[in-house]
Amino acid sequence: MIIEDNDLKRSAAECNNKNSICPCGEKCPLSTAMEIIGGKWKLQILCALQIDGPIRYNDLKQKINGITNTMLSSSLKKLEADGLVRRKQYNVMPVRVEYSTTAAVDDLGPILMQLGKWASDMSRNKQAFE
Amino acid sequence: MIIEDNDLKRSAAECNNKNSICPCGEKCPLSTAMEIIGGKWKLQILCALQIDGPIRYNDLKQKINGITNTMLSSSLKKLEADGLVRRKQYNVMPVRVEYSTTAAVDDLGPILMQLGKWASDMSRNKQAFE
DNA sequence: CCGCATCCTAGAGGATACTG
DNA sequence: CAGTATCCTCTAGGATGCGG
Repeated sequence: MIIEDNDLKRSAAECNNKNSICPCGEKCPLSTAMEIIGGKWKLQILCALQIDGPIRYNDLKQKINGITNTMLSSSLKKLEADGLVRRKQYNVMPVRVEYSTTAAVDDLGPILMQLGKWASDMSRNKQAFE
Repeated sequence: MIIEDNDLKRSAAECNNKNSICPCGEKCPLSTAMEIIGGKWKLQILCALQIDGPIRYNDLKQKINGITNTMLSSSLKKLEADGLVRRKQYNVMPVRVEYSTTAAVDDLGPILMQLGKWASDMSRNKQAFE
């Protein structure tokens, strides 16, 4: 199988920084993306929010099997800081907080679908590639 | 911003397993994909192999700033087991081994490019989404 | 109800030395 | 040359309890 000059190849070739996920270096957008959606719970949280959001903190916690307060809370904070999650607080008693996704997640969805499709295609045709 | 019923939403809605990266569960292809390309060095190795492969072990190590034998060796093994990397050994003295990517990586490239573009678009328009 | 503070553990990843 | 073996560090993530 001949290696073609594809997008990944071009992208990497244009970069020359070091010490990051890809050869592009610290500011490589792919590296940034992996940091944003990486970790154990982030994608699961985003999926749940897309399906059921806007949703309250405790209801969200019920939807995500096995997550702890520590992780749900810190993950939501990071996702909010990165602009993927919106937090709305109603100052009533007791406090009511609702989480939802931003438009950025709508754009992310189709890309993740492709990534999933790639993985299932690959495991199906594994021997064909070798 | 109204949450549309997009691909991510549909995908997650069709699944109902637990204890995985996304609500789809253990066999969720997206979860599989993240395991395959996740970790500190895998994408960097794939990029380097796409650009310079087929390439010998020690030459590859030079291309990837800061990687140790332990990590390069174990990452290559996993990537090979997952069908993304091909290892060819020439039984001469001293041993010569060449690594290259498989066709699966050609398919992966454009998807990763989109992911990178998503990240850069997002950081540029962060405030517009909120 | 929402979530932070504290403490703890497992495993990802690193350093070094050594071989077929 | 192409790794493996061993030991070590560091932090992502988990458990528990408390406070606005």
